Amino acid sequence: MVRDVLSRYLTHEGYSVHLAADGYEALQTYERLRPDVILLDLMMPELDGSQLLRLVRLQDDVPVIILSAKTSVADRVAGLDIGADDYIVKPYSPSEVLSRVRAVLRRAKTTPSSVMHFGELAIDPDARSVTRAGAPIHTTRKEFDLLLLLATHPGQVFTREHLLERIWGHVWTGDTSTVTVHMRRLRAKIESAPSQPRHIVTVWGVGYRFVP
Amino acid sequence: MVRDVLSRYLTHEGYSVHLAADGYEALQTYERLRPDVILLDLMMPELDGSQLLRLVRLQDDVPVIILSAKTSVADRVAGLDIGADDYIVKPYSPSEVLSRVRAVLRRAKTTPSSVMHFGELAIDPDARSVTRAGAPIHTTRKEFDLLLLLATHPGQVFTREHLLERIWGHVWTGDTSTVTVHMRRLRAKIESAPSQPRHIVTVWGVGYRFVP
DNA sequence: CGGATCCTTACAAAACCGGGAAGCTTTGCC
DNA sequence: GGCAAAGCTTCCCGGTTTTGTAAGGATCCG
Repeated sequence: MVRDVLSRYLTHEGYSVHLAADGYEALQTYERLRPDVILLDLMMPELDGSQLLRLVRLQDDVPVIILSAKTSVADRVAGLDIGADDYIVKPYSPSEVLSRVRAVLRRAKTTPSSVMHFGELAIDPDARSVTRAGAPIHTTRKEFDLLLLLATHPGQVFTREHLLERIWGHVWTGDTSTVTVHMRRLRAKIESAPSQPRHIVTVWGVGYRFVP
Repeated sequence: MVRDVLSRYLTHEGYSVHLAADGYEALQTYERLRPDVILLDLMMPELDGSQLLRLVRLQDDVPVIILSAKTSVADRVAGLDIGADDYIVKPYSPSEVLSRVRAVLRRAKTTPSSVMHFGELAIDPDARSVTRAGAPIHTTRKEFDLLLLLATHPGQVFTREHLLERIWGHVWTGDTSTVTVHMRRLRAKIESAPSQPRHIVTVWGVGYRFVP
């Protein structure tokens, strides 16, 4: 099917794509995932595309691009006027769809997020959230502070004493093994093979280093 | 000429239209008037449309719609990728152009007076009112200020100290538990299950975060 | 091989949050 | 102004999560 081709194309470009078989499924998927953009085929079973768009617009301002076989000017006007951001007529090329997706995302983007990506690891300093391969990872405060400090200085080696000073503060009197334990816990969460860490690497006799 | 027809059509719809004969004139007109939207014919004397677009993008994020006789996918992709918001192929109908103008304006418009929707929760910053599933919810001043601050920065974590500073002001000397209690009251009002909050989420050891 | 360094585990202490409730301050109304 | 209601702040307590510590085992490097 056409949509499978398009799905693979977008996936290959780094987008995370979710398909819905009909309008109800689309609405559920939308409410669950809150996607950054919606590609909407007007011809859907169960719940019509324009109805879905109206429902979506009740809650959100997410960019919507209509894909339609109806080429008439009246149809295009109607589609844009019920709140779509763009209207692409079939048959369309994947590369054009991609371009238009980029265009609406560029326009919709209000707050440039400062999310950092390291392979399948993603760190959001504002939300203090971490994901691996898209799956959220819970981190405690100290764990996140450590990870953020390391990740914002990739490659740089931090001694345990230095980390204690930066994360715990100057007045700390405790043991450096505290850092060791926290690093272990962090590795257990973000590394796929904690005993052979890919990101949080031990520098023997010195401390730790983050490898992007 | 086609553009005169279009100009009259848009003028008739209430838009204020300014024409430019070539790229240099277009740039001058743009810098003088700072229009809300630019309709750009790629085929222009003196200064090419894509060059003009690049110059414009250097200073502004104004919506740009390309009008072009080039119908190929490659041309469209190129146009969108250099920063246009839409690409309309000649021959176009005035009504479709109008619709697309409306669409990009709708998207570009920053609506400070618009109601925010999060599922069945709606927040009106101007009226300082909140509704859940259509039913009005009374909030006190501090409660509303907190909710609005959180809701306007969805996903971002705020510490209690940060909230005290933003809502209560710098001169505050009191206890952070004040924030805790206000959050509790807010949850009791806007969450359907306050003990398992959907919107106002606690980030352990840090503070609170609003989940749309 | 041996000492230094690091990892792992388990457990106790500390910090934290939510709920309840009481005291204080501001607001609105007569 | 005086009063009552509403709003705000502080405090305490129980349950939960996070953090620190110590000890034994594994690993590295000279």
